[in-house]
Amino acid sequence: MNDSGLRDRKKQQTRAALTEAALRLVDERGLDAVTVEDISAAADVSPRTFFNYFATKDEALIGDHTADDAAMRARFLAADPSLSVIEALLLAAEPVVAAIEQDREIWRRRIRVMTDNPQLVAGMMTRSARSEHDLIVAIASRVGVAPESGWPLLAAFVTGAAVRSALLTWAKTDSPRTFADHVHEAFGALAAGLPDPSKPDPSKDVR
Amino acid sequence: MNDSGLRDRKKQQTRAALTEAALRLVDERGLDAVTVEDISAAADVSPRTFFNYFATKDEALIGDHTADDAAMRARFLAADPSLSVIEALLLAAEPVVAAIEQDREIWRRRIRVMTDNPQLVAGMMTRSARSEHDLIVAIASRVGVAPESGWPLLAAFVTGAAVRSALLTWAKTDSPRTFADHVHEAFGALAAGLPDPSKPDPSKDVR
DNA sequence: ATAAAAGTTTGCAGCGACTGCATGTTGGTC
DNA sequence: GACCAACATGCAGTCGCTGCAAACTTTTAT
Repeated sequence: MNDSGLRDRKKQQTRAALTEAALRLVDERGLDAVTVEDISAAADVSPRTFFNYFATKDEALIGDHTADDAAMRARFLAADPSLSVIEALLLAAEPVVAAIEQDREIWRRRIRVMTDNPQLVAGMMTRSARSEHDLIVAIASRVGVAPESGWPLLAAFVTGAAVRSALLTWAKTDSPRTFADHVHEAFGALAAGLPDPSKPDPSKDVR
Repeated sequence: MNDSGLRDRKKQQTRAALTEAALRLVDERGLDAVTVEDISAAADVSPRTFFNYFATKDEALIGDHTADDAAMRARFLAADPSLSVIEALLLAAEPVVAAIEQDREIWRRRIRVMTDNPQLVAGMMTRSARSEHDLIVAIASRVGVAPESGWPLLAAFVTGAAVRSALLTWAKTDSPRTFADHVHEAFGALAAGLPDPSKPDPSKDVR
């Protein structure tokens, strides 16, 4: 897929230029005040070309994470059977978390843009709807219940919510705490049954 | 607001006719194969009028639940301080759950439409983004932590995920179990730390 | 080196969602 | 019955997005 010929390098550059222009312009002016034409002009391609790279305007801002989803599901399925489902999901998510951690500044901007324009959050979830279904099937088979029984759906939704919550909190803070740290804290709180934080409990980590 | 004069009754009728037509047509043909013009024609109003009632095509399918959100937040704030946050959230959600339970057939169709067209699920969450923020502030003040600390966000996301999960599971099953039952089960699993369901544990209810 | 093949960019025409504005209708009020 | 406010409608226009075909560029085969 990445044969790094001239042709392929140009495509990567164009894609990156479009994403960068889209994020910058929307961050500056707001989603509605930026047209696809604006973004294309800033990246020096025709508006029609924009849609050769992204199916929607939103996609240029959000990115495509289906590959991450598939890899995560594979790791989940390969996880040690002695782990609980939550532990296995946390383990499976770790490389994705690490990858995001590397791009902190991009993600900070992306998340600023997303919180300013909530429909983007929604768009991101829509795009991962198919992968989510596959994950639910995987969870169901791991614990040996029917996919429609409700439990796999609950587990997928809830852990997804925990990751999103950690992502938002991490992206907005100025503290040097890592994203992985936030994710572990969230999963720890989940595994502990989401106790009220009134009395701080040092043993909050799932591992 | 509901003065039930002739004028107001007509408005309610038009709104109901548009919603019904939208759900039915989209259920039959799929979201992309139904235009606003189709829906308007089926409800016997002009396309322009459609947009006097709904800001987007999606909204006609999803409905407006901001009033529910506000009422739920009010009940949460009024809940007995001895309850944990999850218990208080469950309590606050109960009337909404009961209301949905009354409209089972509409909700089954709505959810069928939503699962066939995932962008609608996303749209529903987008529309409640503002209320969600208010809820986070309420949660933060109840447990006495800063709204940005992460915990209130986690609690709001996770309980939202539990409700959505229960809603989907209930809408798709043919068993006579009530929606409230599904919600209680989901909250019970949450409070128990989402244990693997391998070994059934009879004490799963939060109450 | 050159021509054919394959992949990419672009313009164009067109649909459908959605909005602002101006105008016509209808229900409520005195 | 006359007046006002609310509501419905038509119209013109913007923008997101798509299919199609022509022009162009890189790769491949000769």
